[in-house]
Parts: sequence; structure tokens; C-alpha cells
Amino acid sequence: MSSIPAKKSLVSPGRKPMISREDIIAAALKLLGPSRSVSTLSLREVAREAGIAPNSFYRHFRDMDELAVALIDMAGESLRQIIGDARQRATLEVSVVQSCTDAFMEQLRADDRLLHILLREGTVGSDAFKRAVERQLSFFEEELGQDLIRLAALKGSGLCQPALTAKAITRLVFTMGATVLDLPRDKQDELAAQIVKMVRMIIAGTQTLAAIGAKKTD
Amino acid sequence: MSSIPAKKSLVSPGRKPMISREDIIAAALKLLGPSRSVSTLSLREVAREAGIAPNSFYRHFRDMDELAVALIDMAGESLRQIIGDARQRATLEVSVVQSCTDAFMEQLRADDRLLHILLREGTVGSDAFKRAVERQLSFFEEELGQDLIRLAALKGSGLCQPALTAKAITRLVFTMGATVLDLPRDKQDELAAQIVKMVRMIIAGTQTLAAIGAKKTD
DNA sequence: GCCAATACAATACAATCGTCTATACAGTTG
DNA sequence: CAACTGTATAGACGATTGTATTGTATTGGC
Repeated sequence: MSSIPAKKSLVSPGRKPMISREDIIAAALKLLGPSRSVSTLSLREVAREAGIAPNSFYRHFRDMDELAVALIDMAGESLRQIIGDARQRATLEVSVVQSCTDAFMEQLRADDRLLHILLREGTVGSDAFKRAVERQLSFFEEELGQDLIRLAALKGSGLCQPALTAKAITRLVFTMGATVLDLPRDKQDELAAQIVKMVRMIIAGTQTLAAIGAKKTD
Repeated sequence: MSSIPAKKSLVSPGRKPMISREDIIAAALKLLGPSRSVSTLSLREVAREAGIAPNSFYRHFRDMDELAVALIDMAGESLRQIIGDARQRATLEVSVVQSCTDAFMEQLRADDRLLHILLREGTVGSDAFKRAVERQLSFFEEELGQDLIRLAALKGSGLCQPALTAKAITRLVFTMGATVLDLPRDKQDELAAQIVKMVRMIIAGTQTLAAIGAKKTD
């Protein structure tokens, strides 16, 4: 992506920046929590937390919306990294599904603020914000779709509309994940188990439909 | 459920109310839209729209939060009514799934503000608000679960964990519905078709898993 | 007709918001 | 050294927020 002060001379005369984009992002993250969403953050509040004057915010972001989009992009990249790792750790013993959902739930429980944002704020906020969330979700769907195809080929099981299946799984897991965040610790495991079952249900469904479709075309 | 001035003398001397709870709710609904969520509404704004002084708002609601919960409850009841009708209209020709999702999508397209709220604001807002949404969703799941059981008995097909299946379908349809709201008219039908397929996928999955489970216990 | 109860309006308050202008500071460059 | 330049700050503006207080209009029962 591109940082805001796009035009930057090779040497930079003038006062050294006291604060970076990342510092502001960190400050914003510190303010966020289970009962505090990005859309309720004010510019002044973030600036206060970052220890800068309200106006200094503008040196790094055009407005709060741009900060929000930056947060979403970070969240998406972070989670894809995590899931990517989990994918590679998956063996023939531990299924990809189990491995990935485990990683997902672990990250949920780690109270990852970035993940919070990605899960729960896709439906409110500015258009730019919603589009950013949608983009990250579609990245996920794409990767998951590839996974499903690979998995089906490996196991020789059918696969009905991989893209659609990936979309269903992604959206379902993300909403369910969002509700997990509001649950007390002791109920989280229960819901986590439910999520895994739901995913298996969808996968079983796509395989069954594929089998029926194949039979019909015989 | 209960109006705010709970203590009401049997006889009521005094000025007649010029405005009702419902008027305020109507004003709030008029302000809402695709790019305006309940959580961004201010008390003054609603009062202005309703044509009353800011303070008069308190005669009917304790705060904006209570208004929001009232909206959610209305939305839930409304949609359940609609789906209930669709359920009864379903014949052997037109499946319950098709009939209900059709009714759902039709309501979506009708730009029903109440439905907007229910779909997209479950993850932000106050605890009371989130709990209200969660409650309405669980009502849905309950009814859908009964439907699934009836359907399975009728068709003689298996059914693996009806409650879980109902939950998966409900959550998936609701999130997908929320993304439909942000789509241009011409893409909505496409996504609507996808949703139906996803639901069929889950149902196929639950039946398959039930069959496997039955075979195992043989 | 009067009284008490009620509903609403008017005004005001402190707090917060985003943003504008002007200014002080810290480096680099000549 | 002085001049320039980009950074950060200070202060203020107008707007808006939720709410407390106070006042006024209207109604029904006596």
C-alpha cells in the first residue's frame, strides 16, 4: 500500500517526525475493545492516546476513515498470515479444516484487536470501510477456494462450486467468530466446537451435491 | 413491551400526549438508511425529526439505547411474521426453503428499514443492543429448527443436530443478507441465488452426516 | 371556575467534536 | 551564521451533543 506523504525528498530537511503512522495505529488499537468499535473513535481521542495534538493526526491520515481502512488491511493481512501458517502445519493426520479453525479460534481468544475489527465492523461505517472489509474477506475466500479444490483432488471427493462453498464457510465462520467475542470465556469453547461442526456440514454438503450432480450427468 | 411511564394513575388528568412512542420510532426509521446506522443517530436528531423538543424524548424512552432495542424487537417480530406466512404458503411443490428465502429476499429488496437494522447492527452498539439482536436471532433459530425436524420427518431424510443446522443457516443467511443491502440492484438477484444454494448445501450436509452417523451406529 | 397533574418548550450548560490559522521548533542547506 | 522547510503545537471557532432546570400550556376532576 502507499503511505500518505507520498512525495518524500531523498533527504528530508525539517524537524524529525516525533510520531509515525504506526504509533497512531497502535494508539487506536489500544482504545478499541469489546465495547468500543472503530466507528465510535474520534480523531481527538486517538490523537490524545497517541500523545500528539489533534492536528498532527492529519500529517499521517486524511481522516479517521483512512485510519480505519488501514486497520482493516492490517487485520486481513495478519489473519491470512496466521491461517496460511496453519495451512502449512496441517498434516494428513490433522485436517486442514481443523488446523485452520484451531488457529482462528486461538487468535480469537488471544483478544487480537485487529481481528475484532475485521469480524464485527463489516456492516457499519463508511463505504470505503465496508469495501475494505469486503476485499479482505474475498481474499480469504479465494485462498480457501484453492484449498478446497486441492483437498477434493487429494481425497478424490467431489466438490460442488468451490467458490460458493468457500464463500459460505468464510462468512459463516466470521459471523460466528464475531459472536464468540461477546461470550464469556467458558462458553467460547462450546461455540468453537459448533463452528467446526458447521464447517464440516458445509463440506459434507458440497461433496454430496457434487455426487448427485455427477450422477445426474451420467 | 412496557411503556416508560409505568406508574399511571387510573384517571389521568393533564394534557393529552401529542406524540406517541410509535411516532418517535417512525421518526427514527425515517432517518435510517443504507449509510446511516442506529448507533450514529443522536437523541436530538430523532427528536428534531419527530418534531418535538429534545427533552420530550425522555418521556418515551430512557435513552437512545432503549429506542434501539425497541427497534430490534420490532424488526424481529416483523420478520418472523413474514417468514411465518411464507412457511404456511409453502406447498409440496414449492419447498419451505425456497418459499422462506424468497420472502426474505423480497423483504430485503423492499428496503425494509427494520430489516436493515436487524441484519447489520448485531455486532456493534451497546450490550443491551447486542443482546436484543441475539435474542431475535435465537427466536429464528428455534422456529427454523422445528421446521427442519418436520421437514426431515416428512421426507424421511436424516437430520444431524437440527439446532446446530438451524443456527448455521440463520447466521449465514443473515450475514449474506447484510451484504446484499450494499449491492446494486442488478447484483442482488445473483447473490440471492447464491444464498439459496448455500442453504441447500447445509441441508445436504446435515442429511449426509446423519446418514453416516446412522450407518456407524448400525 | 379552580386546582393539580401532565406534556411539552425554552433556555442554558458543559463537554466534545472536526478543522482552521498562526506560530514555535528542529533539522538541513546554503 | 542565516535561510529554508517540514513537523508539531496552541488556541480558537462554530457546531453538536446529552441533559438539567425552569416555565408554560392544556386537560380532567372537584
